[in-house]
Amino acid sequence: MSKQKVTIQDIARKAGVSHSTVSRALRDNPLISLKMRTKIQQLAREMKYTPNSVARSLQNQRTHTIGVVVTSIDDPFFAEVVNGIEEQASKAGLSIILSISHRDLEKEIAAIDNLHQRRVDGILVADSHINRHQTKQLARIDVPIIAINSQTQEQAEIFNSVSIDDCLGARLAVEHLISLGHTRIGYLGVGDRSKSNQQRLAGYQLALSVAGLPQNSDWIALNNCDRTRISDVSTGRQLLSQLATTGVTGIVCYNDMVAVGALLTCHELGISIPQDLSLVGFDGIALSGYVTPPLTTVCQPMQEMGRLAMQMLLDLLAEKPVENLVLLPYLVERGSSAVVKSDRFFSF
Amino acid sequence: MSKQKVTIQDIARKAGVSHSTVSRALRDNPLISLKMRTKIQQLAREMKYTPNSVARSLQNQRTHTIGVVVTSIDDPFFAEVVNGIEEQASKAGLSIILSISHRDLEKEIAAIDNLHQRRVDGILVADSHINRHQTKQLARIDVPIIAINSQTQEQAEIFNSVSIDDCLGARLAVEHLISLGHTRIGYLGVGDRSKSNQQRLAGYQLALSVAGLPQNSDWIALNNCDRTRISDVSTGRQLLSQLATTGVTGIVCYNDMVAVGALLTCHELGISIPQDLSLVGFDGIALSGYVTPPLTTVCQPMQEMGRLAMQMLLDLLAEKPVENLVLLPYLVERGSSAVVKSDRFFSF
DNA sequence: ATGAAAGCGCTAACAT
DNA sequence: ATGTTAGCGCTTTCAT
Repeated sequence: MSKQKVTIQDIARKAGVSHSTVSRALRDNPLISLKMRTKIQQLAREMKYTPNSVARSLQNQRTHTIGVVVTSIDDPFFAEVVNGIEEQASKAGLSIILSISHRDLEKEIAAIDNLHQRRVDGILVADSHINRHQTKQLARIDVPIIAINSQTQEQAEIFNSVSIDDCLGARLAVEHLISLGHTRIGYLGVGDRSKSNQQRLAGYQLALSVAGLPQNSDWIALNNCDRTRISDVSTGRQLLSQLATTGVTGIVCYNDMVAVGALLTCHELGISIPQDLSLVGFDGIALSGYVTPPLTTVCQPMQEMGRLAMQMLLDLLAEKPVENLVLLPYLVERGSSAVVKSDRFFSF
Repeated sequence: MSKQKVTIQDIARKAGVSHSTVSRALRDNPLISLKMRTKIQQLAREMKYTPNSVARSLQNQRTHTIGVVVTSIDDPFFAEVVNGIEEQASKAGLSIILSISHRDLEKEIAAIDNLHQRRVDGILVADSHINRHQTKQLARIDVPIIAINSQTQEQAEIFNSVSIDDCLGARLAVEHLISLGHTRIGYLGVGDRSKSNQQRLAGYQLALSVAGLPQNSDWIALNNCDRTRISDVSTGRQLLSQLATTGVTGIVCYNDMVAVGALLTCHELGISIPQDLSLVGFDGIALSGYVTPPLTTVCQPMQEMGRLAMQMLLDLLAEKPVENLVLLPYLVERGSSAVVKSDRFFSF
């Protein structure tokens, strides 16, 4: 009922002073006598004054707000990243505007534009699909933008970035399987994750080359179409059957979701993991530890990536120099991978 | 470099008109001649003008922003809810400020206060722990607040709400087990989820009473302390062992995370699910379908709850009348529950 | 130590 | 059809 409308003007009137005195008093400006300050602060409380940060932002040219754009929030990976971002942001007194792009370049750009209009102090974009073509369009944005795991090869040079070494990650996965004696190793990827999939695929191939192991295009399965990462599980399900008949004894999966899908199909097909087939995931989401058997996987420090990206943004805002970051993934060995057994496929 | 500073004033000067003409032209006000309008819009594009929505908000007294407070974002349940909220919000052209309370009442209140200062148009709070004591404090907030699954018994009457019928959900779970022949049924809950846990516990007890089945305080295990929902899995792990020795043949779990924890411990203890023990979860998060065996669980329409809450907020903003919603959960039968076997525990 | 006045970028009522 | 003028609520010179 009581339309909250109390402004510093109202307080000023009541206190018999000018609104600028109130403004100062409320922010404890020592120019105002202590007596006056406490009186006004008291009054403000009584009148249930709530500062209007919109007005404050307009004046100060700072919103204390940052924009975060992710492709989807009901994906544990991004949830963790956002978690890390929020942790650092709230410490610094910044609020977060969350936008979801659904892996759609247009929506991503629209979201960034919206954030720009809202005059956020900075922007964090995960899995960005922005490339050179849009660079110009975005060049006019004068707030810092940081890309987390950018999915474009031609990284827009206007961005700073935090990313994972995907190639290394895939190598770790392959080398792990090799160390277990596997020689016929497959890769199960997703087509729409431009850069990270390519890099992981490259890492997979590199590791095989280095080890002098055979490669076979039949051992690589990729889906091409859809955009929803949640469907990664079904992607894994579908693609596994293709690989299952090729005689591979170990499979590196694009990520944990895909690996889980593969795992589920194996259960259905009666393929025992890890006895018949070793599976390695990527990301290290919580889920990877809950399936049976728990997934051996290449972990990304998800929260840490969020924290670091946010910290980089804070540094940028403080006009400190920053350096782009490439983080290192690490392998966690669990139950889905094991020493290759005397090979049923070698017998023919 | 080019400090983005273009304002309607700048455009006005260049176009040789007044800034109000520009303001009108940019919003396609028919009062301005078509010729002038297109000329100005053209100019605006050339000058790379971006409207300042902070200024606009101050003038219009509307930020087109809503606040969303959740206890944690790396919890699939809230991720889904937020997903639903975002879907509706973005359709309506509203942006979302996301705050995380970490299940801490003080942080929750601080978050709401912050949102209030930012003059969001409305607030959505999930798992709110606010009670009568804070009601007064919040009464001065003149924007609509909607609680999703409020965790307080004395629902602050200043809120509207969307919630699930927890009691019914638990009854569905118990009745399912009863229909499978179970007579010794336990409950595995969490102490810090005030209302929902109590209601589910009540539903559990009610169902048993109605069926005339025995109840036993040893068949109920609750943790008391911690706040992090992520630890629900470890809660489930710990508590299961307590129940495992009591001779229950079926267990209703507070939620899927707890159920997964229980499941994992069963694996370790050599208790076969569902042969030795039936397990029923609650929530219906994606994970529940990925474990082995997949969980029978009571589903909440998570996204839908987000969508409906957001829609309710939109209605409120449009000054339409709204009614609080109590949604109905539904059972999904999967592999973790089965007909009770001729009971190993009856033999003594 | 306090007040007056200008202005942040925009919209809108009131001229003309 | 366009310009003038007043704010929205606040911060900040510049006076006093």
